Amino acid sequence: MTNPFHITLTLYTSASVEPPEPVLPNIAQLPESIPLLNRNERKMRTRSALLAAALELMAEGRGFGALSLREITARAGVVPATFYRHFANVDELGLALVEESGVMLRRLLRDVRRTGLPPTAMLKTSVKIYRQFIEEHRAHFLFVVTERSGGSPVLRAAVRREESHFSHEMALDSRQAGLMPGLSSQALEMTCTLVVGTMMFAASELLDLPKNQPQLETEWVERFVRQLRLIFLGARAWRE
Amino acid sequence: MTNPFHITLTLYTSASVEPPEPVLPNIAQLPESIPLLNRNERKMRTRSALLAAALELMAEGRGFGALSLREITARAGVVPATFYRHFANVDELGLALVEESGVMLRRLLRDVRRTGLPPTAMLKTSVKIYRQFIEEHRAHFLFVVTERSGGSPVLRAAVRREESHFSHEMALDSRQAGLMPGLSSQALEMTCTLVVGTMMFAASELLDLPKNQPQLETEWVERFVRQLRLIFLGARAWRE
DNA sequence: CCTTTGAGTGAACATATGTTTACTGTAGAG
DNA sequence: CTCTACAGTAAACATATGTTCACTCAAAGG
Repeated sequence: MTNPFHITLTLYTSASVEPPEPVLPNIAQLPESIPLLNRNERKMRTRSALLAAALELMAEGRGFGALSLREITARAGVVPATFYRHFANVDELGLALVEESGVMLRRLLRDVRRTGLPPTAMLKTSVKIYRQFIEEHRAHFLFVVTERSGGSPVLRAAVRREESHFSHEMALDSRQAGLMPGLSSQALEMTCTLVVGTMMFAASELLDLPKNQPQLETEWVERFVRQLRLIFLGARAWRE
Repeated sequence: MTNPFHITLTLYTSASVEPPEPVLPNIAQLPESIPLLNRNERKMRTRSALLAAALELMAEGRGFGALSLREITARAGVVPATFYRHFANVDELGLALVEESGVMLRRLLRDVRRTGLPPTAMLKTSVKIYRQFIEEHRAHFLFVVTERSGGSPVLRAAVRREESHFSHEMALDSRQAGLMPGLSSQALEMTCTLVVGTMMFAASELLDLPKNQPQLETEWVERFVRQLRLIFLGARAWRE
């Protein structure tokens, strides 16, 4: 009766009758044995639910600033008051989303970087990676694209910060890979800013494409590749 | 902005005491004497007040979707119910704003077109015209830039329509002016789309610059001119 | 074993919202 | 001069919102 395992398990699954023998077994009496989710993990779990809820609501066609705290909590399956255990207000949740989006973008760069680039064919490959990445992180991209020029100045600034960080890293990568060797650092930065802007532009177009029309998606790829090629042609011809 | 209906109100309340003698007394019987604003003009006037109110509120840092009907009417100095005499709902007001923005953009094109272009120096000139134009229509540009990738799909689509109309016209102008003669129509369209995207990008940056820092604004002009130059260099080097 | 901690609850609040209703007063038409 | 149309009003409504409070109850820690 005083077996803590039994209680915990019935709460989660309501099924298993047998006390689940220790995963870290014979260490005998270490008391934090089977919470499956400990306290912090649980907290992070509902925190994630709140973030995900906000993204879901945005995907239904409204800006972040048009979301209400109550909707978000309702969608996350918690009571409104719970919100304040995680964020002081809705804008702070927005900043957390920017943070998440930032690490996502860094992963994108890493993915492109480690293809080990054959300088010319790399373009189309990168675009395809980008396309797949957008599809895999659709909600976050939608968030970034709408809030980068969205209503809230503080959110906008935060997104722009991530964006400029991204383009700066891209400039470093390009320099290191020996792409566009003729450009001064300044010109390289300018070019990468232009590239990143074009990427955002392209992302917003891709996100608006009707689903399940692979025709349109390949057209999108073509157009985007051409635009980037044009930019790189320009960069090659660049004279200070 | 004073509430014109204050007058009406005092008429109401003082009526019980003294018969409100004609405000426009002795002009006797010429019938359309002093309306100053006839009926339709008055209606269009409050309609404009509603549109302007929405823009004002957006300029204070929120997306269009975060505006409430009551705020808008309050700012316009009318009662909420009045809104419905002009628009069925807030989104329709948004579409009216897109319309206004569209004619503004067409004027921009016309202004650039009629400078009579010396092909190379034209770039910097156009950018300066653009900068001035943004400053003169700050609120509308802010609206366009935030809603072109904003929350509401219908508004977004409307803005994109104006934008693609704009870039299409730009392509025609370029063709006619003999700029970028080496490009196929398709490549020209692609290039103009890229240029317009860069213009939007640049507009959103200019709008976020702190006021009264001419230094930053000239830096903005430099950067933008360079990006456009890069694009045109690319267009010149373009091979199908 | 007992105590403390803190994530999540439920209820209450004051206020803001969209929309409808019957109204008023005047510009404009006859 | 009278009558009609209609832009704008005032008030009411049902509902949604942000924020607070005292509470529960299980995990963590002694």
